[in-house]
Amino acid sequence: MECSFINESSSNSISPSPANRLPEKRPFAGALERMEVESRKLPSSQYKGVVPQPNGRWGAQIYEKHHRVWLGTFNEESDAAKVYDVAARRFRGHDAITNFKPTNSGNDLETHFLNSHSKGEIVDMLRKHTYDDELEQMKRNSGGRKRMSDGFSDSGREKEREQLFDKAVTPSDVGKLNRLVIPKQHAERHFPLQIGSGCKGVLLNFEDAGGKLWRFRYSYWNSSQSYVLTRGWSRFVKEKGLKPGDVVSFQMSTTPEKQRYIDWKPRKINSSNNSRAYMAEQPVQAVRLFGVNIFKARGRSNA
DNA sequence: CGTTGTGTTGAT
DNA sequence: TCAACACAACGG
Repeated sequence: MECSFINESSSNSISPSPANRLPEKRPFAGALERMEVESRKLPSSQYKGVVPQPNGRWGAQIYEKHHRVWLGTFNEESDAAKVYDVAARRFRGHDAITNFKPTNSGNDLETHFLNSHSKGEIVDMLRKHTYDDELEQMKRNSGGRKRMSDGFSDSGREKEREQLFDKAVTPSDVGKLNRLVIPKQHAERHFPLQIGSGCKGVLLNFEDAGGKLWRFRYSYWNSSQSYVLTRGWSRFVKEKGLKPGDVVSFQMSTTPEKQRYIDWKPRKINSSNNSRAYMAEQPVQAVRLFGVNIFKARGRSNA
């Protein structure tokens, strides 16, 4: 069958989405058309940085440089607006234009909290709706200790390994389904698969940090339109004791053999593994005082 | 499957 | 920079 790897093909064109608008307006019968369009139109928000969602909920977003940073979805329009405000202060300073409070003095605890975390960490909290909790917790420990980058983005040695991508595993990824969804973007870039014609997938070998070899079935599920690792995955989950939020990391050797590697890291405390531009930057200085890295200890059965 | 949040365009 | 719009990709 044709279910073999595409040999590191070069042209992985991103989705060709023309995104065309309505056809064209005929001279007359335009009234009905306009009514239809009007009826399916989403209500715009009165708040800055807040956009409606098709299901009646509200999204929050902020722009930096030329890129949108998504801040999550919320049931209440005002909640989304508050979240935007937090992001605005972190991204643009305490004088940023916001939806609600004009801004505080600038020396309060929340400002300190904001400046003690990277943009990526703040965005993560906002998206997960944990910002208020984290802020309160920080206030309780008035010491303001923080778990910083905790060496997550792999300060590291890629002697002959090239980092391909990370994924924070979902509950489903570590559940009973025996499958790991590979985000399509990464799957098609790094693990191209010959699709169509009833492809049952291929076997992929990975070497873990301990040198142990793992073999997973890799295929495309038409039902969910997802690339997945299936057979063999559950054993990896079990042996490593993977929990939701833990991050699996994929590498590949730069040598011609193209050996693949798989590794994992514990769930990140604050920030995500996302590595966008706004993620890269570190919190503003000032809290050099708390240079304490805290690693969460969690019972883990490992071999 | 229902929902997210990304791709994209066009305004300001 | 910003929101409107459409919908592919995602999680469960």
